[in-house]
Amino acid sequence: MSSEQARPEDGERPLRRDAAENRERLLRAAFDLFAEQGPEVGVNDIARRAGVGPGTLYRRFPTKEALIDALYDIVFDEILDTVHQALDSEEPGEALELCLRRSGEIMASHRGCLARLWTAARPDGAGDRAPEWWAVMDRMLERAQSAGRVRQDVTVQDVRACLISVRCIVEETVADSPDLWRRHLDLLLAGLRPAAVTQAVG
Amino acid sequence: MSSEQARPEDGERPLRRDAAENRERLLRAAFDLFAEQGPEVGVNDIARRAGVGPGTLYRRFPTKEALIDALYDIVFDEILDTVHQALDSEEPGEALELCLRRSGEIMASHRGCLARLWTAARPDGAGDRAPEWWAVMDRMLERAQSAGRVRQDVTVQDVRACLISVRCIVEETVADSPDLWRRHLDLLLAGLRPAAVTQAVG
Amino acid sequence: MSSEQARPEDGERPLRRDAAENRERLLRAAFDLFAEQGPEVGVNDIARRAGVGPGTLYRRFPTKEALIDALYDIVFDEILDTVHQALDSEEPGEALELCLRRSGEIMASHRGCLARLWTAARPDGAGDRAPEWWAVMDRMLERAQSAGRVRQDVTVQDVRACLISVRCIVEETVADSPDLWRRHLDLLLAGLRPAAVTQAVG
Amino acid sequence: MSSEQARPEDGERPLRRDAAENRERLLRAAFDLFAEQGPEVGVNDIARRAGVGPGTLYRRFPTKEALIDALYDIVFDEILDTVHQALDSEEPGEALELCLRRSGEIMASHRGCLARLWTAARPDGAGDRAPEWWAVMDRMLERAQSAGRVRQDVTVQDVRACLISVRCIVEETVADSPDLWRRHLDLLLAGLRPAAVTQAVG
DNA sequence: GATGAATGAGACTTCATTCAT
DNA sequence: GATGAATGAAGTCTCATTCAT
Repeated sequence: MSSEQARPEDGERPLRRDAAENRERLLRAAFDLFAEQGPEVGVNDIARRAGVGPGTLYRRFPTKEALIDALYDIVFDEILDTVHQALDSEEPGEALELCLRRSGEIMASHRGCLARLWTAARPDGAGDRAPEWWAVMDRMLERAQSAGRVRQDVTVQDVRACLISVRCIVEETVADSPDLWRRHLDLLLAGLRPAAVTQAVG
Repeated sequence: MSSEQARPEDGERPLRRDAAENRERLLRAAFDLFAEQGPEVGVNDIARRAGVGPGTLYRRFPTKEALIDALYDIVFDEILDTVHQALDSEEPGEALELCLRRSGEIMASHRGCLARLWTAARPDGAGDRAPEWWAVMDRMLERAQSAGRVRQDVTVQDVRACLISVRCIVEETVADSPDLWRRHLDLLLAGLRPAAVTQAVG
Repeated sequence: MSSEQARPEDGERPLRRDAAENRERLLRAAFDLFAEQGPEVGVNDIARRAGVGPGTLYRRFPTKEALIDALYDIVFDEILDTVHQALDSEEPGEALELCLRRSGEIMASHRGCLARLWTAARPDGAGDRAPEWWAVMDRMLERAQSAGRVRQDVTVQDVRACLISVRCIVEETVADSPDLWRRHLDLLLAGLRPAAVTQAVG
Repeated sequence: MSSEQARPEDGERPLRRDAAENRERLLRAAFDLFAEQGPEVGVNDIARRAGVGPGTLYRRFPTKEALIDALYDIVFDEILDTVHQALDSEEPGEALELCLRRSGEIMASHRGCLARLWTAARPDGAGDRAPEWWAVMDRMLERAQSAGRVRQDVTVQDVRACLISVRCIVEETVADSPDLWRRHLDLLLAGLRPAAVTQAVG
């Protein structure tokens, strides 16, 4: 989350320190409340939890929509960072699995704010860095297939579907069965592997 | 949907013909609008689309909640019927796969009304027939495992997670990529099979 | 209440027996529900309690208003009968007090349906027999004054105010303190008497 | 009414000036409309009359109920102030009568908003200051009895009943016969006095 | 720049009354 | 004549957003 204010959008002057703090507090409050109460939280609640007035929220985010987008961007950035790290890891065969597992972990830590990740409304992923995500995943999938760890017919679309799947299982079950999504991801990974490869689930 | 008025709840007299028609129209309108505009549609819009006044909607469904529940019950009933048929089919090894595929088809035909199927809020499935669903799925899974078509470590919880997964992929993608959910289900089914079994995907 | 259908309004043919029964049942249901739940009861509830459909209610009473009016007329008729009896009683000095007490008793047995008795909206009493009531009360007051049981400066308006008072105390308190209105009426009666007359309260 | 914003509840910061003005306007509008149209007035009408949106009303009063309560509290506070003043007056024998008369005046100036004063639903009087009212009235009654101005058998319950009575007569008659309630209160006061005391009515 | 009061469209729901069956 | 389904205006209340302080 702290990476946010470090990357001021081009052409905009960086925020004054107190303004940046308010932005930070609002985002944190939004994360917390969405996780606690689901997606129906009102902007006033978020502002109150952040300790600011609703007017301040609207100075930082022109719209409730925009605030939520910022949330998703944060999650997506985290995931993207992880993906890059996985790509740089030394074992190309493992990178894809590792990356999916870590993406799951990140999503699990942001329950309630995931509904827009890889959504129909944003078919390409999320936010501005989506093309980047597709490129890296493409590369990673190719390597995994070269290493014989993933079936040849699997496409990046399939991988994306797997992440939608994980996102959804997380949202629905992480509160009551914190591990169910991991089990489900294992299943998905098993489905991605060539039949000959030994499968270890759970 | 037509099975609805054919199964009058015990102890309740069947609806008058005009009333039954209105009920039907309301449900259809709700299905359509939820699919078109998501779960935020207002009751007045639904009533207008059905060609009745809001009061009529409330005579039939005491609450917006109740209307939505009726929607889910319809979908769930359809699925349950399908599951029973699959169980009665002659090839026990195929029944589970068949049943998942058909459940997917049903869900795909009701986009926008699925959000509560197999949800955390209804951990046992949906509606009153949920225990029935668990029982049948249990039986079906057992048979598939006996026939060597599904790994021994798979549980009904895993099967349920697969359906949550399909539900979610349908909701997110069926409008733009009508076949993606089938492809994803193939992946899931592959993941359920023992490694030795030949996998045919797509 | 049974006196109601015995007095068909001029020019209207008497009701068929089942229609009359329905009318009776509706009035009784209305009495009961108003007493139980206050003046907010809906017409559908009344119809249901009476065992008829709302359409039937509206065939009998053109308006909710009209139904309530009928209720008041019944109570007022009862009171008027009592007043006549009191006037015919042998002790003219006692008649007024007796009549007020009995009116109170009748009101107490119809809690919840009294709000329109002697109301601003019906300044002359209630219903069509109001002039009759004023006439009788006038006569009774005169006698009581002649007998020296009531102060000379008391007017029928004062007597009416006393009844409004009793009505109100009944409505507010009869459920919790069934005797409070009697006590209050005693007070009022004491106030009506010439100072010299011995007062026995409670 | 002007005493309202002068007594900010403990722990709550005082309202901003504009907010306080709106609150005042809302209360005044509510008083007026209730007096004009009875207790069925809608909140939107009140808001419109006050010149604000319905949302503003709900920011100040979380519920229609709460708004009405505020109205009653204002009237009750006025009455209570008066009662205290009467108690402090130099002639203990007169205090009770004075207090009842002044309470009547206050009620007469708030027609339409009295239905809940000394109601069954609030058996102890009204609002939070009810115990205070009972205590003061107790004291006042005792003094009046010691001074021989009120009969020994009169209780505070009787006094409360007298006020219910006055409230009711005010509500029913003040619009058409602005003085009738005074006359009725005289009657009640006469009823409270020992028989020996000279009674001057009207 | 921050605050929080105000806004007002629109949400869900009720209920006296009408009318097709 | 009876029924109860349908009506739809109106009610209470919410909440994303704007604006005076």
